[in-house]
Amino acid sequence: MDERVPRDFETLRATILDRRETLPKRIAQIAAYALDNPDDIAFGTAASIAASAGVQPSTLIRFAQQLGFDGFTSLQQVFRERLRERNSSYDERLQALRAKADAGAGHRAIFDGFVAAASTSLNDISRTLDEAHLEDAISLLAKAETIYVLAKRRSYPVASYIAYALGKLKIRNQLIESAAGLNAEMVAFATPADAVIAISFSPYAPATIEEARTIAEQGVPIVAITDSSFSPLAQFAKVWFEVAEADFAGFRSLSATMALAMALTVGVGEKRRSTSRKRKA
Amino acid sequence: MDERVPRDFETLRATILDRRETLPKRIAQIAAYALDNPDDIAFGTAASIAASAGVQPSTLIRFAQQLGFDGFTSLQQVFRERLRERNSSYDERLQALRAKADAGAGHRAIFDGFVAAASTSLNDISRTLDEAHLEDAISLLAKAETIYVLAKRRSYPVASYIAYALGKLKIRNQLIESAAGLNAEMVAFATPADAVIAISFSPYAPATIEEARTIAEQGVPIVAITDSSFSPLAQFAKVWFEVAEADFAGFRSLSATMALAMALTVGVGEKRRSTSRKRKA
DNA sequence: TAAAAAATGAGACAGACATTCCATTTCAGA
DNA sequence: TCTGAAATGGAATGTCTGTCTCATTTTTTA
Repeated sequence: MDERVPRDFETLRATILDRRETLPKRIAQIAAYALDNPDDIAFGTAASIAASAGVQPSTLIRFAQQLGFDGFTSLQQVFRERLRERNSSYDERLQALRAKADAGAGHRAIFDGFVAAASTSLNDISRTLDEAHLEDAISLLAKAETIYVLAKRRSYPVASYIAYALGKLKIRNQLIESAAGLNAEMVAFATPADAVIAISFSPYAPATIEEARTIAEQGVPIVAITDSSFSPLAQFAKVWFEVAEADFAGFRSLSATMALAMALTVGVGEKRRSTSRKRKA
Repeated sequence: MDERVPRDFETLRATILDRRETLPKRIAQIAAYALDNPDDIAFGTAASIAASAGVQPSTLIRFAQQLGFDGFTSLQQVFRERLRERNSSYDERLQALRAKADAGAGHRAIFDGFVAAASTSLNDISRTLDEAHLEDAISLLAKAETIYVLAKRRSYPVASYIAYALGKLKIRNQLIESAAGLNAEMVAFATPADAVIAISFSPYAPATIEEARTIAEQGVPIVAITDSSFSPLAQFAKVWFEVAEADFAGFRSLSATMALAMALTVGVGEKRRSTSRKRKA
């Protein structure tokens, strides 16, 4: 029996793959089943798992013992821990990583922190997204002649991705950048037949707010992505989304905003296609 | 007893929060514990959970029954399902969502798809990231006088975020954009004392490759983020990262790339700070 | 091919499990 | 303060659990 008992799932997985060749037939059968259906191992009983895998419960225990565990139960712990860790309230993980990074725990910790922040944000938004708002926003944008995309500073990467994606979908759009210093003129072109996607988070870039105000006063409908109902953008917008991004090391994630932005973009593309099909029919 | 038994965790959670006020003391105690420690409910036994929550096992069962379940076991199923779903090989989930979206399942499905794609990518990268490469890349970039950031098209949003973050950290950087049409000149300024972060995924934007080649020939070290060892960027780079982003509806996620980019950026910031502290000492 | 060793199947068994039941306590309303 | 109902604690119960043992089969070795 091995002295080194695999404590975490990845090690266990590696060990199993390593020994795959040398394992007895029935044991190998369970090994394959375990790697294919780790969730079943985590939640099932020895009897139910054995039945699913087509072996006797005793074989399951022999499998566990062969790997160095003292029984099925301790093997199962590893599979359960895996689910716990992967899931484990990303918030907690994030906090732990923040503390770790503050203590100067190296660059891997920083990386893990950004991954955790992104995951937290994604979890959050998929829980809180208002489906009706999504529908409204997409309808509104799908009717627009030109979609203006408005965002600066931290939100600018999202805007540029939206513009890229709209372009690829052949949807007319205009990114309002500051480079040329012609924003006021560009904004003036927008009419109520157009629409705007505006993105801004606290501290709201003054230029974004100003341009959003102007454009709203021209009667152009705005879809806003922002971070709270107190956001100035929320006031100007026909539809607005609240997106709470987790931050790490002073930088907020963009993952949730990106996901929402892409859903809007592709949603508009779909809607236009189905509408034009109807018109032809 | 209620006819409408909450089948999924979110509904259950909402139901509990809704009734919180009207629940008897001990039952409320479990309710609070259940929402705070959902993992314990998923994995524990009625006895162990009851002990942790400071109540009798029988109370736990009454809690379950009050919610419309016929016993603790069926309540537990919901908590287990939650872990299963959240984790469940995001790949599978993604595939299911892709099929669903293809069948025209509405805009929520599209959104879920982008969230799943982002989560998959994040899971992937945190499993496969090479720590040594991360260290190498950060050392290399921390020594640079100016960090040039090079990316077009789909990767451009990442580049613009890197530029934003470097700016906030007061690290000299230059984003190589195409707007002004002066890329060749900008690239020519780079010297071996500088460094480049280049990002490109298949199909590689020809301009990125060309500029990367030129700049590499000038002896400027390149850190590349790309998608395979066959990438032309990998050849020019001193250090390169392989990032596999999942795609949805024809658009690849950027989450993993973003996380890596932020880790590089903040890592460089940290490294510089600790180095300058050493110099002073 | 024969003998030894390893692997397997199937049932037995003790312990832990969720659940139920009932006595006791707490609470609400008059 | 009294009374009935609701809530609670704690032990009893029957089922199901993981593990063990041992007879049988398969594989390996000489």
